[in-house]
Amino acid sequence: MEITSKIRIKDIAERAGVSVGTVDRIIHGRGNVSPISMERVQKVLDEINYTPNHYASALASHNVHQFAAILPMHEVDSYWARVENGLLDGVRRFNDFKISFKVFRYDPFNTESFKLECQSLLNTCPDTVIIGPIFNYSIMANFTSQLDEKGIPYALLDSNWPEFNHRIFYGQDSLQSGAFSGRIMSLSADSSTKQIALFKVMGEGRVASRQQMNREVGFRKYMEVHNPDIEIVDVNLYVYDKKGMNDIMREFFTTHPDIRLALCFNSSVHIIASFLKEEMPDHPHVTLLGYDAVDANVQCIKEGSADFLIAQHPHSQGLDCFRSMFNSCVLKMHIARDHYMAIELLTKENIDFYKD
Amino acid sequence: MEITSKIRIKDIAERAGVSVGTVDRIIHGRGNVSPISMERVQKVLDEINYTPNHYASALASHNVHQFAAILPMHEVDSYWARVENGLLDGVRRFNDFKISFKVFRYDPFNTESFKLECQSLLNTCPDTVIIGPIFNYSIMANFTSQLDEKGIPYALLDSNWPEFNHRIFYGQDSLQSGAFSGRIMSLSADSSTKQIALFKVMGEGRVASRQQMNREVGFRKYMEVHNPDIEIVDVNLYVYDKKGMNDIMREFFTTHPDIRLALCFNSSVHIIASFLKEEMPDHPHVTLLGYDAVDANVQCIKEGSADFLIAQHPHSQGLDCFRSMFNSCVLKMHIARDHYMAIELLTKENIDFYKD
DNA sequence: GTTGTGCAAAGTTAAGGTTTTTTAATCATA
DNA sequence: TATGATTAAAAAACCTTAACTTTGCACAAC
Repeated sequence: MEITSKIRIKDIAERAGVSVGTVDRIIHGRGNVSPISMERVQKVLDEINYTPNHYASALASHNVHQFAAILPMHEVDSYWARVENGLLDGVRRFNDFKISFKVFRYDPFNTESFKLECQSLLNTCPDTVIIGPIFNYSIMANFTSQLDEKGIPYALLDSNWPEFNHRIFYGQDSLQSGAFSGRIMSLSADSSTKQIALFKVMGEGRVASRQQMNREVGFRKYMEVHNPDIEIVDVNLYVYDKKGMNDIMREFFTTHPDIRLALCFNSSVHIIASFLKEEMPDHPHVTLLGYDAVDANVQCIKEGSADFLIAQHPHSQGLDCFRSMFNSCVLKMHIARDHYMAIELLTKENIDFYKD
Repeated sequence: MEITSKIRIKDIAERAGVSVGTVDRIIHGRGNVSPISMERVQKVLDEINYTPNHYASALASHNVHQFAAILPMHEVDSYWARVENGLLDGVRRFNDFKISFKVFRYDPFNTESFKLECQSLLNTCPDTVIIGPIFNYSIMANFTSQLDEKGIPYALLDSNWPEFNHRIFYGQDSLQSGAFSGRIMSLSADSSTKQIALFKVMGEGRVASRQQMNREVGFRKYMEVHNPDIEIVDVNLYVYDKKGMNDIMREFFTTHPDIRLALCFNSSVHIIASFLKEEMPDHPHVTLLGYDAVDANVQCIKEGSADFLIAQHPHSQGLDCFRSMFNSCVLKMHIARDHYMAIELLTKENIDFYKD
């Protein structure tokens, strides 16, 4: 592929017999152009295939492009912490351009907090917004319609709401991801399998996210179709009471001695793995599947106390999302809208090659 | 993260009391600088944290940057065809910069052809080279040492040769990938499983690539450790004789009626799937695992005639590799060396979200 | 003692492709 | 004749590169 000597604004100006300024005004629809100039330039534009140099354009642009993100508050090493690091890496990567970035954090269990942070965000008049959504349609709709009104493009992370007018979505299909976990559990089952334990790990204000709920729906649907005879046994754990949590697990595994399969739809699988390893070392192996390659979980996979993780690549999600919004909003490139990330199974054999 | 008003060469020049030309000469080690200027500029550089604007730099750079790739010849929709498309997408993406790109193709079964194409490639005096390696150490070593001598940076795709001096590697760990296929096969096995069929699909000059061989090694090692009682039965198929191929399969499945698991380490799994579906429709289901999400294989997964694919993301490999080499060689950014791509399992449940 | 040559060192400036401000020209209105 | 509104050209800016130019100095030749 040889280099195609690119057509510049200057070339268009020469061919149309006007100045570069005029061409620029026409291309950007900035007005103050006579019909004659307009027509002459338009004719040249129709003849040739002009593609702007996005990088030179961004370089020459004088105003700083303000990015803002609103994300749920998060602990170290959590899913959203990794997303945020990905976003920050994106900011660093495009540091050569005039951009700024500010993160707003809301309490995911407090809709007022979300509204408040949205207001603060809007007050800074950002050019581009990245949203880690709250699980409440009308509040989200209210926020996105405000953005639409002001003409501020925004990206959705993690949860897709097809009815919104977002520029970009990055995330995983959680229904399908749940079905996939069903497949893996089914593979791990044998003819003697009667029950699968489904742990719901809650606490410190944790409620199931939209993602977690959808994973469960996808999982149950898969099991209904492919393994209708296997019973799914729910177990509720409350993390804020560690002793009570262990008691619940001990009682459960004692009263259900035949359980050999268990899963949970958030990143807490390491809690179950650690309990079995430390508190019931003589219990036969329970095949464990969980979500999110946080350090504690990765450790469990490596040592064999848990068997499967389904990974989400939160860091890539953040980085790629930022890159896409940068390409779309700053470089004004054309970017695809929906980006469903791979549903990736991690085991002892491939976890060393999981790089996020 | 607020925008940090960036330090420019001009600022350094002012603070050091020299001209921008001198600063540029020092930064790029172009010589013709007095010790006094050198010291003064160095002092400023030590004080402040200068990071060049890579994009402005590339924009101002006068010469076109020549990329060249040498790849095995390939058919439509094959692994290498997808890699090449990824590379071409990379070229298109950075079209705003002055780059050229030329692909050289060699016959992977003819070392002379490789040498010849290497010579042609070197004659074009490229600035950056991307290599789809031939499976022959000394010939590769000869080529890479020539590149080293000329100071031409190069990337390796697919196969890593740690002893070379490449700037970038993109590929999959094939030993580990083979072990992963062992894990999946083991999961699919049950207590009655005595044998697994390992199909080697050859023909039209096909010999096992380095990747395929390593997958088999990783697989056998895994099985030896975890399922030593399961026998691995080799079956050789020669693709250039379609009738003969079907005969071999029919004979094999007839003489081995208990086989319920089969795999193959290249992209030909669809051949086995189609045979079973069309020629032996009454045969009990054989769980099939193969490699590479080429269209024919994806089709088999969707219709259920094959069960597992291990994906390699060849398009991403090409695109990411090009991007990395661009960032490293044109923008002069610092880029990590080895990039092991995820070992990804595709099934009916998640294949819709496999985007490469 | 002047002029000339050679060379290292450093400054100046024109790109590179675009944006945007400033300036200038044209025309119409009062 | 000035004032104002359009329109368009010119120029500066973004940051870096690299070719080009100038300066200054040492040394030699006349």
